[in-house]
Amino acid sequence: MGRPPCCDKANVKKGPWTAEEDAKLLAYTSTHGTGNWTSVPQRAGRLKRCGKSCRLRYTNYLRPNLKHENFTQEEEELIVTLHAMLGSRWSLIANQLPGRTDNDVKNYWNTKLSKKLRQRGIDPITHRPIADLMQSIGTLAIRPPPAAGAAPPPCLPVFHGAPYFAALQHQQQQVVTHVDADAPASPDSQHLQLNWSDFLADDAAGHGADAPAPQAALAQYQEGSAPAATTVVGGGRAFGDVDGASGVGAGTYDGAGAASAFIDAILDCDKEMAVDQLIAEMLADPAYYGGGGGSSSSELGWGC
DNA sequence: AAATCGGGCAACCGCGCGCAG
DNA sequence: CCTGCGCGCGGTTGCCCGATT
Repeated sequence: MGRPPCCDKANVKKGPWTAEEDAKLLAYTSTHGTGNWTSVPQRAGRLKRCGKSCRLRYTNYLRPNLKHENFTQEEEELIVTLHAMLGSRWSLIANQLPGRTDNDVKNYWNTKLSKKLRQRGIDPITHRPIADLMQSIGTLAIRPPPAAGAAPPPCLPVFHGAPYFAALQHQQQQVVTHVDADAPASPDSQHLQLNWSDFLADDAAGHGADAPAPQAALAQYQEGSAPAATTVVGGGRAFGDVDGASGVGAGTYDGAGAASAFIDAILDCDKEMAVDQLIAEMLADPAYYGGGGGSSSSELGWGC
């Protein structure tokens, strides 16, 4: 029943690839192309690697036309913008960056960009100003705010002058609107109101009682150690952790339902249309992204 | 000069989906 | 129709190397 196993898992090598292994894999793929990774290890000179490992090595390192130099300012800005719109859908983001792999983008985000955003007072998960976020948490939490004499939250950069959040909300809304408008009509489409605010409101109403106290959340932020799935109450997972199942704390976050419902709705539409094309259109359209003239990111508080 | 720490990155792990058998 | 693998993806881990003490 079913297919034979892809490889003898007890007899495969793990760890870093050697130059010899790279050469074998590269020689094979250059003459035979990719596809049927299961048979690649045997055909490519008896590589003692799992086909899955071969595919990973090829796509992330050996594939032609890969860029190995540092990310440019333009690429950084594009990643931030796309992450705000798509969340951690690294493969989709990487598709918009020629020569970059999803692993590249993911690593760069985790090691550089998320820290950069946090330093600038922007929550890397929601792309909202952290100060604004703290206010939302205080509103959503069932416990009362700190007493008058209590220590105030730390002073964080405020982006009152920069329409960062407003622009972001606009972008998110445009993604939703585009997807909704372009997708074929379905029986569900009439009650499918893809507005994040609605999900947030629903989330707050339905799950606010389960929310941690704002002080605790703030402490987690200050430590920078908050698990993604439990970091932010309500809108905290606006565009992160898509399916909830992959989150480390999926079981601890009751509000995941609203976020997942929102994301799932987008994912359903993704299947029915060319998302790459949509993203390209949006990025090229000044109405969404400032026309790529380089000023948009500054306006969003990124390049300042 | 040696030990420790922290950042960056390559690779692995585990999951969901689609499909072959 | 059912089982289980291939593939693609996102999350996580562990190693390497430079910076700091």
